[in-house]
Amino acid sequence: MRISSKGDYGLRALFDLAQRYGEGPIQSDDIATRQGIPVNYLNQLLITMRRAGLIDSLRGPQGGHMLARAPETITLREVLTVLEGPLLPDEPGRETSPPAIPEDHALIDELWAELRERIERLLAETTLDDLCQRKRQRSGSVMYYI
Amino acid sequence: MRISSKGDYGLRALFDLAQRYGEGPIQSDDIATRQGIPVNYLNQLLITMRRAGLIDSLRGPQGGHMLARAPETITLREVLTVLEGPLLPDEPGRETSPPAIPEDHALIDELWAELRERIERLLAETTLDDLCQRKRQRSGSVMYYI
DNA sequence: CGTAATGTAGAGTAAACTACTCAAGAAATC
DNA sequence: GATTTCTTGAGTAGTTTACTCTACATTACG
Repeated sequence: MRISSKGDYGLRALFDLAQRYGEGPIQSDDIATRQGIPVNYLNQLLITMRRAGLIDSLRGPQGGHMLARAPETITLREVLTVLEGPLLPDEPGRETSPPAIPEDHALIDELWAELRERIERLLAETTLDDLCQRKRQRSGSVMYYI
Repeated sequence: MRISSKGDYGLRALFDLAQRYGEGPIQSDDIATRQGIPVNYLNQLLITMRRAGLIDSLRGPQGGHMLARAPETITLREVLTVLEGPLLPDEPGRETSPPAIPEDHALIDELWAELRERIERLLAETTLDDLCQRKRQRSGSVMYYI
């Protein structure tokens, strides 16, 4: 139960794109340099995110990547689900030995389902735009002291 | 970001022990059979949980395992932390290429930390005793219809 | 039209982790 | 001292992680 580099790097890349939303395509090289991500690996993640409909990509000179939707419509939940998969595989399928007390089995299964829903609801509360606002607020309060 | 068999099996085993809290040592064979867990694997997990102070174990005939503390003092947070490790390694240490925009890096780092705390708080809300009560309520409401 | 700049697709890989099994040993009870 | 139970550590096949690399497709520009 941990966030892997996919979720970490992927979110950092989307955050980079969110800050430049509306400025046209951003190249993966630039994202990689700014955010400190291995560019080859990032390219893979970008493809995954494009296929999932999070970003649009354009080839050729002046090509690059951009958010497919406005930053306030992209939640952490969607990002992490795309990159990390669900908290538990939908139907676990751990059927090695038969469960002798099916009611206990069902109760724990339901607990996992409930937990997944609660965590996903929590993740859905934060959007890419929230992250941008946080950064703005932060740099803003620093400004006062310069 | 998923619950592995360690967390799943481990919780099922502890739930089994919680339902028999105060009845003395319970053998791993019995737990394994009741909950449908491969016994060799379960033995490993039980050792991990004993070393973490979740259970006490006794060898010899009539030996077995028992919760080290009352079920209402053992939370999902503790169980999953012991068995699955933290949501993110404490200091990620992904320092492959240097982060060109350190403020972005810090912001995402803090987001992960905040998220971890929020999820752990959520997990801390449920104890083993809560699971036992749920089961009791459930079988109770079934009783009315028999 | 050609060439350079970009993303795309898929293969490859070392290391770690998962989900187990197994055998030898230690401790407690009878 | 035999048996029951947990303990320790090794082993292993398969999957995932965290990448790299090569070849290819597409587009823009001159």
